Amino acid sequence: MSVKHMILGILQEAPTHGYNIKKRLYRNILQDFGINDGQLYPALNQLEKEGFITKEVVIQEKGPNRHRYSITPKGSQAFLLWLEGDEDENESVRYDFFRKDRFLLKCNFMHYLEPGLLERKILAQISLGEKKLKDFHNAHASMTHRQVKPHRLQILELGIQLQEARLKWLQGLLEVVKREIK
Amino acid sequence: MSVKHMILGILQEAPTHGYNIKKRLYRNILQDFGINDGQLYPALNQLEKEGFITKEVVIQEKGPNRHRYSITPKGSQAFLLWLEGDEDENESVRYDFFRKDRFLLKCNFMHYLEPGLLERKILAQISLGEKKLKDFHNAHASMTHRQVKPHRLQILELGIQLQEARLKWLQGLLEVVKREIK
DNA sequence: CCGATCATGTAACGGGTTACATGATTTC
DNA sequence: GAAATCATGTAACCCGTTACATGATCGG
Repeated sequence: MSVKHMILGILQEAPTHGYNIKKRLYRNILQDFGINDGQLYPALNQLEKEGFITKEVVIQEKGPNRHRYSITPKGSQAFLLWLEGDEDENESVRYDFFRKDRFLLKCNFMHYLEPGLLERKILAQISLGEKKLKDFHNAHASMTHRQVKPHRLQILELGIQLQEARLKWLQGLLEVVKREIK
Repeated sequence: MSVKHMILGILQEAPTHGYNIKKRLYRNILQDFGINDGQLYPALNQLEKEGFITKEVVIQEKGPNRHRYSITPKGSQAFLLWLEGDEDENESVRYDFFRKDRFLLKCNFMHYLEPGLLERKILAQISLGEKKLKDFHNAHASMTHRQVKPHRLQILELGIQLQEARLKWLQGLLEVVKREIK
C-alpha cells in the first residue's frame, strides 16, 4: 500500500498528528494532496497495531485532542526496506498513460461526437490544464521561497513538463478538429 | 465505471465476443491493454442484465462457444450520453500525476537513499521507459500500416510524448545524482 | 504429450472514495 | 447565529487485480 509508506516517510522526518499530515505537509504541493480520511486514520491505527509507529495523545486546552504519532525503529526499518527495494518500480510497464486519463479514454471514440461539441470539450480540457499548470507554478514559487528540498522541486517540475506536453497535444488536436469543421 | 463504457464503445462499432474485446481490439495498442477477466465477463453479464447489450451464443464446431454481444438502442443511447456529457472530464484536476507514478512517490524520499543505489534505480527506470517507448513506436508503426483511425494514432502520440518527457526528466535527475557522487 | 491459445467465468482481496458522525473553537 | 476550521473516526461502496477453475483444440 502506498499510503502507509507515505505516512511512514512523513513520520521519518518528524512526529506529527493525522490532521497535520493531511493539511500541512502537502497542502502546498497541491491544495489538497488528497490522502482522504477514510484511509488516513485507519492506516495510522493499523500502523500502530503493527508496531511501526507509536501514539501519544496530546491534550490541548483549545480544540480537540491530537494523536501525535512517532515512527519506531521497526517502522523506520520497514520504510527503508521499501524504499531500497524494487517494489512498485516496474509495475507501470503495461498499465498505461491513457487508462488513467478519463478524457483520453473518451477520445478513443471522438469520431462519434459532433465536431462543434468536440471542439468545446477540447477547449474545456485546455482551460482545465492551464489552470492546473498555473497551480503548479504557484506551488513551485512557494516551494522555492520556502527553500523546500530541491529534489521535491524537481518532482514538481516533471509535473509541469507533463502538463505542458498534454496541453500542447490538446492544442494540436484542436487544430485538427477546427480544420475538419471548415 | 470506465470499463463498461469502453465495452459499449467497442460494441458500438461492431458486435463481438468477450475474448475478442480482450485480445484483438487492443492487443496492438499495448501487448495487453489489460481489461482483465475478473472485470470483463461480469461487466458483460451486467450490461446484458441492464438491457444495454444482447447475447447470442455462437456454437463453434471447433473450440468453445462464443458469446456474441450486440449493443441495443438503449445501450447505444447510454454510450452517446456518456460520451457527450461532462462525466470523467474534470476529475483529474486534483488527483495528481505523481500519485499514479509509484516511482515518483518514492522519489519524494530519495534523500534517504545511498547515491549509488539511487543511481541504479534511476538507470533501471530509464531502461524500462525506453523499452516502453520502443513498444509504443512499434505499435505506432503497426497501426499506421493497418490504417487505424488517425485519432487513435494521435492518442498514442501523446503517450509517446509523455514517455519522452519522463525519460528526459529521469536523465536530468541522473545527472544531478552523478554530480553528487563525484 | 506438453504447452499455448481459445473461451468463459467465479471468489477473494486490496485499495481508494464518499458520506456520515461527532464536537469544539474561531471567524464573519 | 452560521459557517469554516480543527481533529478523529466508521461504514458502505466501487473499481480493479489476482488467482483459481474448466475444457477444448492446435502446433511442435
